[in-house]
Amino acid sequence: MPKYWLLKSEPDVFSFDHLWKAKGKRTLWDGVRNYTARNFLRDSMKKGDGVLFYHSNAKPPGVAGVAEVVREGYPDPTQFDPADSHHDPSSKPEDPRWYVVDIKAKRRLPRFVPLDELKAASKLKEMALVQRGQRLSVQPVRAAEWREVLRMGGLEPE
DNA sequence: GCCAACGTTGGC
DNA sequence: GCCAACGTTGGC
Repeated sequence: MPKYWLLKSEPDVFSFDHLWKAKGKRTLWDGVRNYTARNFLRDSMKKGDGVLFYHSNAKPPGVAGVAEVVREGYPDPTQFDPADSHHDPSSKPEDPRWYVVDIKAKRRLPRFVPLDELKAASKLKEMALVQRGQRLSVQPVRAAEWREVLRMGGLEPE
């Protein structure tokens, strides 16, 4: 059973277009510094899982594209790099605190799906993203929610 | 730019 | 272990 996820990114920093144009359309999802999100990255996200690529802090915010997990959790290299803004001096290589997965862009959404439409969709009332105060940058997505977001974005569910 | 919500830190 | 202070997220 494939699972589904939503990853947030600020498009000014790294947008779905950046991923689309990256070498191999791939990147490592680095810089996550929240334990709940870390646990998903390290323990739960599996190769082949679907990813909704969400633009946060954007005008407007919303889902821009579809990606998939192509490499499962491994230590985030930025935590050990003193020159990186995500450096964590208290994390040791023999016991890494932070993890990444690799994702690959899969499909552009014919239609960007803005947050206000997600909030208005009756089938998405329970989606984590639209819950009050939800800030988690890595969120699980239910299969029915995945299908609905793709449909709203103009894609036939695979 | 504002600020509510949330997670983390650190004194006790 | 509590909880106030602080920093961050992210919509508006």
